Amino acid sequence: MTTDTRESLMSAARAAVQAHGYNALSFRELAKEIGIKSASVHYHFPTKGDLAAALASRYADDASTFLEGLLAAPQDHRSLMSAYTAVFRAALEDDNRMCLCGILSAEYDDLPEQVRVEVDRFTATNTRWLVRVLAARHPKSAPKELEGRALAIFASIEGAQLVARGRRNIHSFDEIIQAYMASGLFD
Amino acid sequence: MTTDTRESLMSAARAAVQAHGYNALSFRELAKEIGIKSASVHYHFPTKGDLAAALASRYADDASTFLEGLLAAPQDHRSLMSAYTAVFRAALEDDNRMCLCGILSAEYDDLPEQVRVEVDRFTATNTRWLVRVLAARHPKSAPKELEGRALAIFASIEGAQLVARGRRNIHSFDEIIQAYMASGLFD
DNA sequence: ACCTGAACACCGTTCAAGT
DNA sequence: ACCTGAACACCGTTCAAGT
Repeated sequence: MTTDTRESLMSAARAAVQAHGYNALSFRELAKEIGIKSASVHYHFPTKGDLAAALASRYADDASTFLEGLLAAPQDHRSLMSAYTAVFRAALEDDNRMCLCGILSAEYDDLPEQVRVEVDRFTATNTRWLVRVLAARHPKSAPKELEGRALAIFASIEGAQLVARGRRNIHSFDEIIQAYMASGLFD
Repeated sequence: MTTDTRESLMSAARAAVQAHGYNALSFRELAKEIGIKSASVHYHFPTKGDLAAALASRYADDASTFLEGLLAAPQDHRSLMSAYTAVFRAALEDDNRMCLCGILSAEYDDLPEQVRVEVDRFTATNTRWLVRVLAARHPKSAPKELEGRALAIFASIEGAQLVARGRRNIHSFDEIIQAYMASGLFD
């Protein structure tokens, strides 16, 4: 028993949502992909909202773990920010996929409350991490200012990914990130 | 005959897509809203892709007209950029809606080719305009550099809208734009 | 504990038929 | 020129029934 049905479902669903979003996620296609019937999916995840919430929750957890790891290995600011943006780049490299949180934000109006909460948590995880990174460089800056800057950096990278995806051109992502760095937005 | 069925359809569809996206757009709901049967919608727009393409095409045209108008009345750079970001802010004010192009970019994988082309055209319209605005301030800069900066500004504002929508908090949008301006990204 | 078939109200699309 | 009902293959969800 190397593969667990629930895990297979989550894995397939995560790939599907990052590519097509919440609305386009189909229990029937999902079931076909892993070889069960669509009614069986509901045994593991009663509703589509439950599945998406589980996906987003794990996604936020994974991000948290990854970001902690980044800080564990000390490096200069520019390398750190490059490692950070590389994660968003990797999603595009993976068949032009998006950050789960980004694509869910676009579909925000259609999300059950339980999913919205996890989207918020992902954003909070990212901005808190960025605040820590910025605070180390600007110890005299007001927390309010750092929070604004952190949210701006996060939003700018999400936007870079969104626009590059819409042009199905990963070079656009690199071009945009380079312009951000040149402007001093990440400093 | 003050209202035309085709126009009513486009108007209702545009509001729906900006709120819920392409996948969630329903011919049946649309038909109910304007008082015809869903089969009749196909008379005006054979497929959902045709409707979305018509929507996006007009959206790009409207943006072009608006941006030309902005340049017709000369004003300082900061006021110009404020007027530009105000359009994206207005979408959020309108029931937390998004830029049509932004939400369609998120659903890019599910879009028919005819819609993708219009998304590209909207992006091109915006970046070309931004290049003109930047070129007036930086006459010595290389076109390549200006294009990168223009695309970055556009992406950053789309990202600000996306993140603010995901937090259903328009104040976040203002906070992010302010941080962009403070960083010099818009200069 | 896990899966299934059948039913329900939805969806976009097609088409022959109406006016 | 514009609209419609009926059909088709889809969708998420529920539930009684199987093992």
